[in-house]
Amino acid sequence: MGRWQPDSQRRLREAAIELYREQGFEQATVADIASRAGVTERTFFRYFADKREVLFGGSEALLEAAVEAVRTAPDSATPLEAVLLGVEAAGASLPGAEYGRVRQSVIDANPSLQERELLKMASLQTAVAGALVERGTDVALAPLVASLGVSAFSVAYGRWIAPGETRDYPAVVREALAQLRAAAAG
Amino acid sequence: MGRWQPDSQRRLREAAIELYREQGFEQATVADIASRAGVTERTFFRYFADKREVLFGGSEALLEAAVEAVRTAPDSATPLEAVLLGVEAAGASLPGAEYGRVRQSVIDANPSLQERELLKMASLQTAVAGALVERGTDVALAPLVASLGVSAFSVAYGRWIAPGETRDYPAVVREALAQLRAAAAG
DNA sequence: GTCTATAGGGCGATAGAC
DNA sequence: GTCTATCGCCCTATAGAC
Repeated sequence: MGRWQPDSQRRLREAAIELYREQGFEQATVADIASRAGVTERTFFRYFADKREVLFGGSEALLEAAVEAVRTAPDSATPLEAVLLGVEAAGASLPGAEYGRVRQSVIDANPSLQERELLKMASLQTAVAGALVERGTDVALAPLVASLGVSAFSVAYGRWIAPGETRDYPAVVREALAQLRAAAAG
Repeated sequence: MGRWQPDSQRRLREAAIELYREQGFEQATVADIASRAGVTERTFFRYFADKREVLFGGSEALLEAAVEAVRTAPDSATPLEAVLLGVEAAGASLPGAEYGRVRQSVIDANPSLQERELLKMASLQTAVAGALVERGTDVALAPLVASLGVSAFSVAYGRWIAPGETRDYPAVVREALAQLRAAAAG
């Protein structure tokens, strides 16, 4: 631990989302963020690879949770059932819906943040597909099943943080996957 | 249009992909590209919003082709059938598989290019969903059907440019969508 | 066409904690 | 003494402003 105030990383995260919301993502400079958090720009870049990444902390844990759930799904589960377990588990490492709304409003206002979010989703998809292959799913089939799971996850997340939604996340994601299956059926 | 302007654009595109391949995306500077194309940096940014965009020329036309095909699908077509027509039509504005392989190897080597590609896919998905809504598809269902179409498109594109693939693009995309439907069914 | 702010990286110095 | 977080000041390239 450092010699100045600990939790530099947390303070940087909080300062960043505040400034992105107040001024917009492009207007807020890294110098602003670092200054509000009481560190230098150089420290910002020690913790975050770039200005966008500061909004995506915890995505690695979410991915790991999903992969672990797919990997440990019962042998009797079909690939799609295993993926559903994965995206349900991912939901458990989501921050609260209230924070999610603020964060999402920032992301929705900026294409470069949308790009980063899409990359995270693509990483999740690749990881889930890999976990499916580990448990014996055909290598050509796995990416397709994973894409269904990630589509369901994205749709469900959007609905879950929508104002007025009262159900818990697993209920919303199960509904989304069921609708996706119905859509695929015709 | 003056005749040297589109020519500059083409030369910039060619210079960029060559340099990205030879040196890697990050190592190749805009100055290098402009110099090889015989123009100034300023001219590069006149034609392309940023360094990434130079690899995604034609994506707007592809999106328009897909939207138009969905929009003009027979009334008798189900939403999924309309989307299949859309992604088949999108295939017609794809450059050749040989160029696609080179381009994709550059993109696959750089996460920031993957981000841009994912954003283009997300734009396609949004546009296709909008076209579905226009022809009467339920607004909650449309994004789900569109996501199936775009997943099929992505998978199909990857297979179509793979070495050894001899089928034409529409055949590959129909196969991908059929497999996606089978995966969704369980 | 020129000018400039900002992102983001390299590297050594420094100030604590142990 | 070692270890490590942070600083400070170097730099270049992007991208937008003028």
